[in-house]
Amino acid sequence: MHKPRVTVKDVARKAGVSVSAVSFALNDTGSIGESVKQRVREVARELGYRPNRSAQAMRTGKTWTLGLILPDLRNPFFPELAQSVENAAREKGYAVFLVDTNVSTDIEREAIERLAQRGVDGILCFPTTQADTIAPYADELPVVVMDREFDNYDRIIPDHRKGGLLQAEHILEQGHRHIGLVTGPLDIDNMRLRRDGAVDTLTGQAEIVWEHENPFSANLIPAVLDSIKARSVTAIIAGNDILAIAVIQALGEAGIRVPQDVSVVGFDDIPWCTVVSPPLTTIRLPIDGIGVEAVNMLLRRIDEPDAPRLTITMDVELIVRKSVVAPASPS
Amino acid sequence: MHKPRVTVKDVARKAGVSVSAVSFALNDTGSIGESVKQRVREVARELGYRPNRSAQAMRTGKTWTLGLILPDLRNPFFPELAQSVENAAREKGYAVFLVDTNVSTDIEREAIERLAQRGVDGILCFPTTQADTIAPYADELPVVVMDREFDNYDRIIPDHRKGGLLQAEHILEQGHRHIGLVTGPLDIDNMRLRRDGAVDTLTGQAEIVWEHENPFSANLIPAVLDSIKARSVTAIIAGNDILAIAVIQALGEAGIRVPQDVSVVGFDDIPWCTVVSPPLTTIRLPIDGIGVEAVNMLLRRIDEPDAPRLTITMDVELIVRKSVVAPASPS
DNA sequence: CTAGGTAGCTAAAACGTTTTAGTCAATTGC
DNA sequence: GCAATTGACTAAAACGTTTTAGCTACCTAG
Repeated sequence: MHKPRVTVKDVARKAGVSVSAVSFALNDTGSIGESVKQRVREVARELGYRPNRSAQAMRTGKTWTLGLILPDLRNPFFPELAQSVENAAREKGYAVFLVDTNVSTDIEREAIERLAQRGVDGILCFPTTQADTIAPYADELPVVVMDREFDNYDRIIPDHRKGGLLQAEHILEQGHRHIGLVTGPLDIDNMRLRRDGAVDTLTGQAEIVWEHENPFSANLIPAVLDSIKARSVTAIIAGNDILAIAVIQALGEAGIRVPQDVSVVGFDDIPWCTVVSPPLTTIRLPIDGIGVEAVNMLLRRIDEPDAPRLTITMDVELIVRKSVVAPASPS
Repeated sequence: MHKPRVTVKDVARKAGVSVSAVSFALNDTGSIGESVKQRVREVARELGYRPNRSAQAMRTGKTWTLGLILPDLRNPFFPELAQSVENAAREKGYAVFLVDTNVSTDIEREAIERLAQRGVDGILCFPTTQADTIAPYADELPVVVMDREFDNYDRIIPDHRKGGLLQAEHILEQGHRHIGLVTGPLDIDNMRLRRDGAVDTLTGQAEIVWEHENPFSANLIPAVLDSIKARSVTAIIAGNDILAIAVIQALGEAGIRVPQDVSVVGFDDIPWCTVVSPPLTTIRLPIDGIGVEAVNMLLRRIDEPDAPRLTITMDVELIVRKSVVAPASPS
């Protein structure tokens, strides 16, 4: 195993020129005659020469490498994001280090340290919590933060507030007037914004009969289950799709039909939405677009380290499926 | 942005020793006095020294980097695999380049080329098709292949045949005698094995009323839909969970109830199984274990490039949920 | 008291590139 | 026909490590 690698020196020798000539020829830099350039390239191909990226990196300081830090790939929101980031990056010639922090801020912190050490050209981070683990490297490394209102970084953020508004608007349009709310943890920016968008829209138009804050796990807290069983609402707005699906399942177990007895609206449009029954009406985040945009932003900052900070807001849209209908008896 | 990085030279100067002494002290190699070692480490910490991995890589030839090549992260089978691989690798000090080939053999081929160029210490590949895209690097680079019967590599393969057997056995035990089969593309090893395991078990015990080969897409081909509507079977065995779920949905649309009218069994135990209704009875692959084992295998081969090839077979198990019951009228 | 060994350090080479400075010949301008 | 310019190339330095070879001072054995 492990034959000795072909180096630029081998190519130079075989082509009968200097190593610099080889470098010039292969990179189209310096000044080099057409005939020599062709010969060198020919020889390089013949020998199966592949430049050593570590050496290039050391000399130029550029690794053509990005870091992508995510909280949890098992959360169905993230695979598509990872995919679009990787594809976009690859098209531009970058390779992507993936880090799955297992929803641990400590691992996130350590991962950033390690990536910095490896000399990545930039980092894309979807932070686990509100903690700004990147701070120590803020002015050392180009960073794009996704879905968090952190200052000091370029950021790309879906319009959560508008999403909440769309949820509420749709529910109101269908004629619902008694509403329940299951939000995610409100100390996270995005959950707070979604909730506020919905509540502001609802205020004065309908009654929020109950509101509960549920952790991100798929299990509903007892308070939510109790409220569900009380049958005091005709529609439930959930902070994300996973909560919405848990709600649908809890309703089913309580013998309450969706959407005939109670409507449910989610948020995120994860793939599960179409496999659950009924298919979930929800708010779509342009995940793919987020990935691509995030890569674009990062590459721009890598090129122009001192450009002014940017914040991109991504639009969201209502996806109507089957989990929301008009209430049986307008109440 | 971009302050000049602290190098080993800076540490050496400040500690008043040579660069080699610093290297010895930091790596616990060479011969170095305790007092100097401590002082160097102290200074390094003070200065915030972080070794330049590119330089280390160039000198030592080791990058502490692995490549992970997957066909499609949107396939719910893969995120968990990626996660377990990344976590296992990180614990051993390796960073993971993720490549999502979008189910393209060409991209897979190119990705391997690129990873080799970057000097990864090894590659974990879940090939898109039966094509052995790794061949050009087989004796240049440690490789572990997942889920494919490729010679020339270490491989780790779930016991597909046994899974098929378990599917069939369970269906038979419940009393079904008229069975339909929806397989994946049979030119893929694993789909063929699953199918054969099921068919062999069924033979002589029940009648396979129909069998269709469906592409991997979520859409069922017309032949399957027709067979479903013909109502000639009491149980359907699917080549994977995605097909099984598509079948359940098609049955629903045809007004056929699951599991009362027709039982369905899947394969893979992807997360969707618990959100679909009814929850899917299926065969569980130890995905997490596959990831961890694959990393272990790869690291062992990196350490011992000339160890004999290994093939690990991972056991599978039947997960009973609600999509299979005894047929209404034993037929 | 000396030869041989060793612990603890340093100088310098090496890894594979890119890039700077320089050489040489041919071309141009006048 | 000669100086100045340019084009094509080479030699060598540099990037930040690790590692080899070597040096010095001290210790030990005889």
